Amino acid sequence: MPAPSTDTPRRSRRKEARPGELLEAALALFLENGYAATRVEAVAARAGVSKGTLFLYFPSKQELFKAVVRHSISGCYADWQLELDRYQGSSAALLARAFEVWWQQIATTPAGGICRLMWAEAAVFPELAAFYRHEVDEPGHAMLERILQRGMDSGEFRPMPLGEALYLVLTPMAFVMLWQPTGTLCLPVDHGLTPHSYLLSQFRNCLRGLLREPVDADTLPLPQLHPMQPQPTIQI
Amino acid sequence: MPAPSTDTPRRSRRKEARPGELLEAALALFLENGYAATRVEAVAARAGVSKGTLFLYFPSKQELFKAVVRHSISGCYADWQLELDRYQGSSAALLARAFEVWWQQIATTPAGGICRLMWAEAAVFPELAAFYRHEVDEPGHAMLERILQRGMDSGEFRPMPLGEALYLVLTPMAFVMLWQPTGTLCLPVDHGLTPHSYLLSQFRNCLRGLLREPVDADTLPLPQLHPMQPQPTIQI
DNA sequence: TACATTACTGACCAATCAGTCATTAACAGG
DNA sequence: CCTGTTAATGACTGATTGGTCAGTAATGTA
Repeated sequence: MPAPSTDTPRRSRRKEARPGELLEAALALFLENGYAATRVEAVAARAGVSKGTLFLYFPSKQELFKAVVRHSISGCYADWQLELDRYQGSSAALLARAFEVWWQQIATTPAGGICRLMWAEAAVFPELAAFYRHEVDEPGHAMLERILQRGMDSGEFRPMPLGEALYLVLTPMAFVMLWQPTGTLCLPVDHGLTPHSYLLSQFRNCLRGLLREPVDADTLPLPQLHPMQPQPTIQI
Repeated sequence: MPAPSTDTPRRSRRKEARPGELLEAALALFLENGYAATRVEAVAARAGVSKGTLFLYFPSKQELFKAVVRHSISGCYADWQLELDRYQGSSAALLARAFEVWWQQIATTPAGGICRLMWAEAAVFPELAAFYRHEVDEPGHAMLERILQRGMDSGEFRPMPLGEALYLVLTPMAFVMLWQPTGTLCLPVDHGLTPHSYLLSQFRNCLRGLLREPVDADTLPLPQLHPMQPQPTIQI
C-alpha cells in the first residue's frame, strides 16, 4: 500500500533555506542543553532534515557551533558605535545609554546565551574562545573604553587607568550574563534581587567610582532596562 | 620467563589509602580537563590503580565528582567564622580581612577551581549545583552578610538593602574566580590588569559604595593579597 | 514523457567510554 | 606451609554518537 502521493512531499529541496534553519535550530538547542549534550541529529530533526543533510552544509559539529556564534553576533556593533559617536549628553548619561543598549541587544537575547555558552565551553575549544574574544570581546571593550575616555577628557570622570575603569563597568555586565543561565547558582532569589535591581545598584556604584564630583543619588542618570523577553532555560 | 618476584609487587592491597588517592587524582584531572573530558580510567591510572578498583570505591563517575566537591570544601568555614566573631577593628578592615582569607583559602587553591568547575557544569548537574549552593554559597553569603550588617549597625556603612550590599562585594569575587580558568577569555592581559590590581581596585570601589562618610583613598583599608601559588592551567 | 542533475536520506561504520565481572594474587590466620 | 578471604585486575559489554556514502526522489530541461 503506497502512501498517498497527493500529500505534501516528504522530501523537499530548499538549498537556500537550509543553513539558516539549521543555525536557528542549533542555537536553540545549544542554549537549552549546552554544546556537548546537544546531538547533531536533534539539531537536524528540529530543522526538519536528516542528519546527513546537516553534514552537507556544515563539515562538523564544531564548525556548526562556530557558525552559530558568527551568525548570532554579527552586525550588533555597527549601530551602537554610530549612536555613541553622535551622542551629545553627559558621559554618565552615555554610559547609562550603553547599559540600555547592551541590555536590549545582548543580555536579553540569544547573543547573551552565546556568551554564557562560550564561557562554559572555552576550556574545551581554546581556538573558538580566541575567535570569540577577537570578534565580540575586543570590539565591545573598545567601545566602552571610548566612553570612559570621553568622560575623563571632559573632566566629568576622575582620571584613572583605563583598564581599571573598564572593568568597573564590565564586571557587573559579565556577572549578570553568567548568572542568568543556571538561575540559582550564584544569585539566589531569596535575597530579593532581580537582574534589574542588581544592575541598577551596580550601575549606581560604578558611577560613584567614576565621577569626579560626588552627586546625590537622585540626580544620577540610570539606564532604562526594559523587562526581559522570556528566555529558554536550561533543562537537562 | 617469569618476572622477578623480589621487586615491588605489582599489586598491593591498601584499602584505606585508595579513596583519598583517587579523590586527589580526580580533583587534579577535573580541574585540568573539566568533567566531561576526564576519563575515569585516567583518574584510576593517576591514582595508581585500575579502572575496576575505582568503581570499587565510587559507584559512578557522578558520585566521584560529588565526593571530590565534598572533599575539597569541607572545613573551610569554621576557622573563618571564629576569626570573624572575635574581630575588634573597623568593619571596613574586617571586610578587607575577609577578602584576604577568601583569597588565600579559596581563590588561589583547588577550592577555587571547584568553584569554576561547578559553574561550567551546573547546567548538566542541577542536583549537584543545588548541593553546592547549599554547602558552599549559602554559608559564605551568610558570613559576608554578617560583616555588612555589623558595619551598618555601627553606622560605619550606609544603610542599604543587605542583598544589594552583599552582591557589591560578591561580584568581583565571582568574577575573579571565573576568570582564572580560561585565562584570557574575559580579562585580557593587555589591559595591564592582574588579579591583584583588579581586586584592589574593585575593593576600593566597594568601600566607596558602602561607607557612609567619604574617605580619601590613602586611608582606606586594603586587603593584603599574597601572590598566588602556581595553579594547574586548563590544557586540552 | 524521458532524462540528467543534485538535494536529500537513513542505514551503517568506527571510535569512545562508563560500568561489569570472572579471574588473580596479596595477605592473614591456623 | 596451606588455605580462605577479599582487594585488585583488565578484558569485555553495551550504549552512545559523530561522521559517511550508496542510493532515492524532487526538480528542471528538452
